Amino acid sequence: MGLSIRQIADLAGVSRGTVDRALNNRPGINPQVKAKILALAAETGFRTNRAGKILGIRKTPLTIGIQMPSIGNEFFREVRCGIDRAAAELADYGLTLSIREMKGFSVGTQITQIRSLLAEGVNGLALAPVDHPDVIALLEDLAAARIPVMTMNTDIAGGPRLGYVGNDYTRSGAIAAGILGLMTDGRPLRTLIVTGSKQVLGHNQRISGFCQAIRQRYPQISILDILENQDDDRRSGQIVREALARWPEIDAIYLTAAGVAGACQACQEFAGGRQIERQVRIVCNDQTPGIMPYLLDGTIAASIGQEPFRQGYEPVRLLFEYLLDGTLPPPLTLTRNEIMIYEHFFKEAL
Amino acid sequence: MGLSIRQIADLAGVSRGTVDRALNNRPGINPQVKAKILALAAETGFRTNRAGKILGIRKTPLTIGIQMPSIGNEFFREVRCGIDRAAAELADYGLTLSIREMKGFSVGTQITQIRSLLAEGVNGLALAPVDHPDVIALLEDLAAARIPVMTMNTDIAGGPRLGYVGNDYTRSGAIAAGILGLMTDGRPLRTLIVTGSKQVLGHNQRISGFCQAIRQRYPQISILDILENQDDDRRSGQIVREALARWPEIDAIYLTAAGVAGACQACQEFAGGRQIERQVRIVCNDQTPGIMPYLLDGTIAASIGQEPFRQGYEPVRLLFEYLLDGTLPPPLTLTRNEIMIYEHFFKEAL
DNA sequence: CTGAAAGCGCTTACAG
DNA sequence: CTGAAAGCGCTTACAG
Repeated sequence: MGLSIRQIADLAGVSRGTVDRALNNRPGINPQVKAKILALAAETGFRTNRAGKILGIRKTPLTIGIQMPSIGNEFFREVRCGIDRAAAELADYGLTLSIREMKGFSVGTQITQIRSLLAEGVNGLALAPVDHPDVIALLEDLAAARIPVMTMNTDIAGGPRLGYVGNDYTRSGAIAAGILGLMTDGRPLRTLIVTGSKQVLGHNQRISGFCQAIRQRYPQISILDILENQDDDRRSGQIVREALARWPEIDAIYLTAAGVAGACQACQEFAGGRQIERQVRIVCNDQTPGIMPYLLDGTIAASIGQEPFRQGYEPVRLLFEYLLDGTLPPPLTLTRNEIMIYEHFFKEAL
Repeated sequence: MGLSIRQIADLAGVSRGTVDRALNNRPGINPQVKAKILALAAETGFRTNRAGKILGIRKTPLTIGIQMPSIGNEFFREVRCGIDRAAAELADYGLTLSIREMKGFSVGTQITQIRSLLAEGVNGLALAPVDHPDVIALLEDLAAARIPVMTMNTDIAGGPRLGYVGNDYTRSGAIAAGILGLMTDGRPLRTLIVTGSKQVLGHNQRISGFCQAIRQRYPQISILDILENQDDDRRSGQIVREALARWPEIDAIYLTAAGVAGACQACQEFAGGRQIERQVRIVCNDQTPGIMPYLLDGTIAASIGQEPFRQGYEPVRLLFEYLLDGTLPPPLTLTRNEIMIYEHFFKEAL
């Protein structure tokens, strides 16, 4: 076990209070004394003990604010589970959470909710930021005010934040191509890409990764078109129906975002109507309730998950450790791209 | 925040020491008083605060013993990383680890090492048990002595243990079949299964899961033979070479265990010698250094991982929580079957 | 069988 | 600017 603050105090010939002032950058300490204590701490490899610290600060507990577009969003339901788990585990260690949820991505609401968290006096913030100048400006204010921010699920381009926990979207797209590549065995594969929105960075990164992988390794895969469904099932179904009518030779569809069920329905109708054996292969993302039936009935060949639970759990935990003793999180915590197929879920014979 | 032991003491009209005796089943307390305190604790929803407990027991710290066949075993190297991480995180909370490693699965060594850990006075144990009556007998002694045991990576059939953290082998096999199923698109696929040993439960469970999935969903997949390579690369290469000579029509090989590199080499020679375009598809397990080159050069179509890091991390953590305040771990913590393909690792364009 | 005291490692007012 | 004291929630000898 390491040294305690008391031992450092004895070595330095000062009181524990003074060591505390030196170690925690508190005001009211002679710079010389401070330097001496810090040097001593460094050479003895002193690390402040977490259990002691937790108990010591119990009267002024830590609060972390959460802000995210989780209302009516199936994906974020699982992120929320991760957040709740972290909250339960860290409650004993004095952590409190304050959560603000919104429906959809709204710049105004996001800013209002962040401000309301700040008014509550949160010590840190985890959020899924909207990529907008006003939000970035607010994050810059937060950085100036020394309030640490973790981004979750989506990162902010160039904006200041302590760290990001979420998907590696480019690789996710490459993996989608890799799955289709496995299925073609060298034969040509005509693919339709259905994306959420060309305004959303993550969706574009997936497309980019998909195209890079094709270029590098799967010349047999061709892209017929890239269409937007605005993450909407109805629109998604309509787009896919039209595409199938126009290009009945479609072999596969890659969906970068939501609207999966709509696309699946359209494909099922198409297969049913034409009485064809050949099936359109669908690759999509995540494991939301809406896609499960299609994964279980074989309509979806594979879905690529992104550890949503961890996307909630880790930001809270990393923020807590930073607030507790200054432990810096990695700037990027990329969650695993989990390929999920039918056999991950089937129960029958096992 | 919940109540403290002091508040329970005040409510019950006793001292904190007495509350401590009641809550922790310590001797020397009037049964009536104990019952009263326990009732009070239950109705107020009292939970003992971990930070307080950790500091309180600091003079008699917790020690967990680890025993595993990790010497010269690439897979367990990553398990070890998880163990070390847990140790580092929990050191501040007073946890110490004592680790015994052995080369290969030896009943005698395992028992000797476990005994040596017990002689050291460890409070709990995490191990990858050899499935042998002597080991089970020892585990029964441990259970009688109230020493909690977590199994990691392999479970013990029917033996007493607090919980298991590791792969769901049956599902792992089913997923291997699912991957091959994706690649066939309904065309026949003649598969060779290369297993480690027909004496190892996990290997057999993988084969069983593979067969079940085929029966249920992939009638086009046929199994040519099931051969043993004893987890040895040389033997593995030899077996595969002979099999390819005998059945040149082999479409795919499923390896349930180690010896992957040997099999890959044999396939490469075969492809090179015959100048054929059609490639034997290989599906295997884990992400050891030996298989990475073959995953990166396309010889392996997919490898199924099993979160080795977590297999080390979780047992330590769950054991710690159990020892700290009696929190029971889930009996089964099944790690994810992570399908890994080329695109999970390629770096070129990203 | 029970209570009062001291201690784990740290922080927080409060004197000086 | 610095130290001594009290306290966070719990446990551990030690008296009685």
